[in-house]
Amino acid sequence: MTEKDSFYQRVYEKVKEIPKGKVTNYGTIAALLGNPRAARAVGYALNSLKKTDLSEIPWQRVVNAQGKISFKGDTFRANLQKEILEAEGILFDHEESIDFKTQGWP
DNA sequence: ATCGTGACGAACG
DNA sequence: CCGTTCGCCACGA
Repeated sequence: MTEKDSFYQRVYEKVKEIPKGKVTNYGTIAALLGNPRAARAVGYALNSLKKTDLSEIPWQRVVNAQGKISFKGDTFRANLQKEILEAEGILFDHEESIDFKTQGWP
């Protein structure tokens, strides 16, 4: 394929497959791509996403293994993500974490 | 090719 | 229980 088969591309496609009302974590995405240890690379891919087509990818449905938002310095985006997830029907518990048992994907 | 970095994860003390 | 450390992978310079 002459197209960019970058790991990023696969991550983006995978994230797009996440249905509305569900969420997943970086480790799961990496595992679906065949690299269960590449969770960091997945996060890196989404980070790079902010400088590409951020609006066409449901990056907000991807959180860490704790079911929470782990941003590093962009609290603005973290807050935005929570708002979007709530708007999509995601429920947060009293700790603002998501229950993967009921809302996790796949 | 080597070094440093990063929206992670799991283990350890 | 919490904070810290190590390991993992991919990308940019």
